[in-house]
Amino acid sequence: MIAAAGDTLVPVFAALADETRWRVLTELGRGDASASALAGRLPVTRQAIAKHLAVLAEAGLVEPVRVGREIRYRPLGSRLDETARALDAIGAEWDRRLAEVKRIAESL
Amino acid sequence: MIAAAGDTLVPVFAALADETRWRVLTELGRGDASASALAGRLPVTRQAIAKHLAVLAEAGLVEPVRVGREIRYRPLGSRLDETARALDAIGAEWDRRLAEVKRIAESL
DNA sequence: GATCGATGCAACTCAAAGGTTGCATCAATT
DNA sequence: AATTGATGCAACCTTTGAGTTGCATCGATC
Repeated sequence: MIAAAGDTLVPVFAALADETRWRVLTELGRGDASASALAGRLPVTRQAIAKHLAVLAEAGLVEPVRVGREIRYRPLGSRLDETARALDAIGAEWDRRLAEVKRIAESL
Repeated sequence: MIAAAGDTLVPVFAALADETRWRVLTELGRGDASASALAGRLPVTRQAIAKHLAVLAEAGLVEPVRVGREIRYRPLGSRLDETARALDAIGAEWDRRLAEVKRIAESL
C-alpha cells in the first residue's frame, strides 16, 4: 500500500513544492481568479502563472471555470484530503513499526 | 494560517516530490538502513542515496542513528502527521468557501 | 466588423537538482 | 598498527523547471 504512493501522489507533492504555487493557491483561497487577475497580484508574469495553474490542474488541485471570456480557477479540497489520508496512513505505519522495535528491545 | 504553509511545509513537499526518495522511504519502512545498504537495493549510487537522505533528514522525515561504524536512518511519522493535518485544514477551508459560494448562488 | 482584453503557443535564458566518478577520511576489527 | 568497510567531500555532467519576451489567436462588446 505504501508502494502506491508514487503513482498519484508524487505529482501532487511536486505541485505543492513550489513557493509561488502556494501564493497562487492562497490567492485562489480568497476567491476564484483568472491567470491575468493573479498576475496583477503576484510579482510574476501572466505566462508564469498560466504554467503554474497548468501544473496545479494536472495534479487535480484546481479546476478551470469559464466565465465569459476569461477562465477562472477554483481550488479543489478533495485531492488535498486524499493526500492527507495517505500521509496519515504511512506515518501511522512508521510509528507502529517503531513502537514494535522498542517493545522487542525492552523485552530483552 | 494558510500563509504559514510555505514556511515549513514546502521543504517537506519538495522532499516527497521525488520518486527515488519514495523508494528510499519505502525501504526504510521495512527497517532502518544505512546509505550503503540502501545503495545495494536501489539502482543508484551510494552518494546519490546519501544526498536523498540528507534532503529527507533536513525535512524532518528521517533521523540518523549511529550503529557501530555505520549510520542507519529511521523514518519519522511525526512530520508526516503534521503535514497531513495542515493539508486537511486547508482542504476543509476551500470546501467551506465553495459551499458558501454555492449557498449564496442558490439564494438568488 | 473592428477593437480590446484575455488566453495560447513557442523559443530562449538561467539556476537548481538528480546522478555520477574519484579521492579523502574515519572507525571498528584483527 | 594495519586493514577493511563505511561515511564525507568536491568537481562535473545533464536534465528539469521557473521565468521571461514576443507573437498569434480567440471571444465579447461597441
